Amino acid sequence: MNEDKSADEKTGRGTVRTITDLARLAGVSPGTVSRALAGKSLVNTKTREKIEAIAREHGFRPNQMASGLRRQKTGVIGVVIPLGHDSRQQISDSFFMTLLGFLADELTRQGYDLMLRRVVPENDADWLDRFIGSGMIDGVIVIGQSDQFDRIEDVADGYGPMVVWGNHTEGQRHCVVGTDNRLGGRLAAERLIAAGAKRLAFLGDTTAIEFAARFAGAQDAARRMDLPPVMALPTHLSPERAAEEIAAHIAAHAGAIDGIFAATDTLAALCLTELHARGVAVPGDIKLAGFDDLPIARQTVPPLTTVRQDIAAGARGLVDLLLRRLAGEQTESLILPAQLVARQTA
Amino acid sequence: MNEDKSADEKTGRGTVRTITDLARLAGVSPGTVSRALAGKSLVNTKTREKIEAIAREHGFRPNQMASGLRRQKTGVIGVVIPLGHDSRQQISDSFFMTLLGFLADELTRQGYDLMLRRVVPENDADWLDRFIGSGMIDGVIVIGQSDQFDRIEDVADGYGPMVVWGNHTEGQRHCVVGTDNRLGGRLAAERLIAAGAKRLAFLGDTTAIEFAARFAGAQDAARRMDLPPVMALPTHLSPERAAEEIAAHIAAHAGAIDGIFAATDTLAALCLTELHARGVAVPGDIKLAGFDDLPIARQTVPPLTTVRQDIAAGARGLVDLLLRRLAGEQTESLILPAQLVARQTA
DNA sequence: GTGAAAGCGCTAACAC
DNA sequence: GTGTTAGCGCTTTCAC
Repeated sequence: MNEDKSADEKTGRGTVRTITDLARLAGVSPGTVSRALAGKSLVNTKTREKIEAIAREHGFRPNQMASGLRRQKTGVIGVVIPLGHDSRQQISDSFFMTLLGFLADELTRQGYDLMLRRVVPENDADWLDRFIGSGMIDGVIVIGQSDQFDRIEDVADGYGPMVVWGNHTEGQRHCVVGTDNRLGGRLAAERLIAAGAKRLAFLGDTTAIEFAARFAGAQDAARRMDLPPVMALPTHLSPERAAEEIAAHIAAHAGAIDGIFAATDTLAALCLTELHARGVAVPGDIKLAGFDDLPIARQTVPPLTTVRQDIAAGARGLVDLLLRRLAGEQTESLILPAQLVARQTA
Repeated sequence: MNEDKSADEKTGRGTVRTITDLARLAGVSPGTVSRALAGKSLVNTKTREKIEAIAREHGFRPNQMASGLRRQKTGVIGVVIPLGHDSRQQISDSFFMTLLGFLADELTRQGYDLMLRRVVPENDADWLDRFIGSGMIDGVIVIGQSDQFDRIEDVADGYGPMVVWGNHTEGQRHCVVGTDNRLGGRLAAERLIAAGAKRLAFLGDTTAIEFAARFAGAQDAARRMDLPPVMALPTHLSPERAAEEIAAHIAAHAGAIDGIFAATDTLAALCLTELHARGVAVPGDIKLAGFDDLPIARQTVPPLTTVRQDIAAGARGLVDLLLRRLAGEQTESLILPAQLVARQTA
């Protein structure tokens, strides 16, 4: 056993690979080992200690696949990021990535593992059912509705443990956590207007539902102030394409607008760079506001006025609601307030 | 069956949950269904088509836990991010997050799922063995060596399918993919020197092994040019703490240095903001270079001179090497070249 | 408090 | 080509 031991201690994976091996060494039955290690149900204290000692000594780790199969639960939560028409969109979208980081921490804290999947729904209509049906996950968190709102609604009817990050729409059936985008849009536009802007534009892809809500909020503000409608300047999210598109928009409309509300801070930063390059003063000639309050918002010159989403709170909300749904509860959606962060671009 | 069907088609999870259910409906044995769905070994074409039709109709998905348990492989690759003493470091480290995004895409392309874990080694000395021994993953990719170099070396001796993103050290035993940090550091310093800097400083935590190599590269350059040694200005990675620390460093040393090489673009951007706030001209008074070439490097004012890491190539390399190791091959480490991207801060 | 036995859903020999 | 059988490693009745 001593030779074994040295190997075991180094690698943590030795001759004691199964609960049965361990049972043999401890001179008990596999069932008892299972009970001892699970910590519940009554096991003689001495027996338990002996088993635990041997387990530790040999670096024994129970096989989670087997346990999962038997108990019909895996201890794994699926996190899926659907990539919409603009397939590469999220790859550099630090917002989603930051959310993912917080989610990982929060799930870990709750004792769950995280299985990550990025899917392109247009290549794979079955993306959500496939993930759910894989048997690998106890529940699923969808990051972003992309253009898959209806698909998600369908699934929500028959599958409980799912929570979605995204936009809330009156009467929807899936449980969502997200910022009040319409409110956020309104706050941004109001700030631009208060800073003196009268002809507003919205920079971003308004076919994305969250962005559409931000746009709508901005329209609300403009309407209320009797200003002309906000002009939509569509862009993709990937920095390379967006940079070009922004340049074109500015070239075409720079004279006609004096306030830009960008759908994300990333777009706002690109826009700022482009305006700077063309000698347009910000906030002198054009006021600018972003959305998200990512770290970059503090680092632009001048620093960016934006609308803050509380990403950590979002992650906590997603996990909390999911765990409650896993426990059988029905849960309402959670709408987080949007908060204006006034810096120097508006 | 029609009632079933409508329910099934909506949710994709109906009465046909197991291969045995499906076998009963198709009038064959479970074994045949397994073979038909696996696509290999000979199955009568008509039988196969029938089985496939029923499977599709009922939205059947094989249970991957069961399959994994039986085949002793899961189709899942573990990705683990060890968080060193500076626990929160990576949470906002867009470099690791970007790498993760590319990894997810690359693993998906290869038909693998990704299980993500962030661990705090100081709370959990057993982090790597536990993950490997869980039975949930076929192989593991470690993102960043943090302060766990020795732990990783130990594991590498007894466990094949592991590849690490990080720094390469002469004679190490674990397979690593990473940028040539020392070369990168040298390139950055040479650029600062060519731009006229003579008294260099390195901004970042030199106890992190990758950063230490960048620092060493900078020292090489300074020594070769007969300049005084590069001054180390330690910082944490989290933006909040780093911002303060940078401010303090600049207050203390602004007059004594004329070139700063920051360990990452994030730090460089913070540094630029701070220099700007204090009225120090860049590159006039102080030359500045970063590392990574993240999107933010193009967006600072003025845009940042930096050293590019090819993140996409890194992700491809990690996955490629891992799959080869999974196939039993021995593999060498992969060192990617560093490339200077000259912009306007040096 | 512990052992024996059945079985989670799937795959892979081995028969035929 | 297909059915039968024996597990993968674990948990959980059910006895005792």
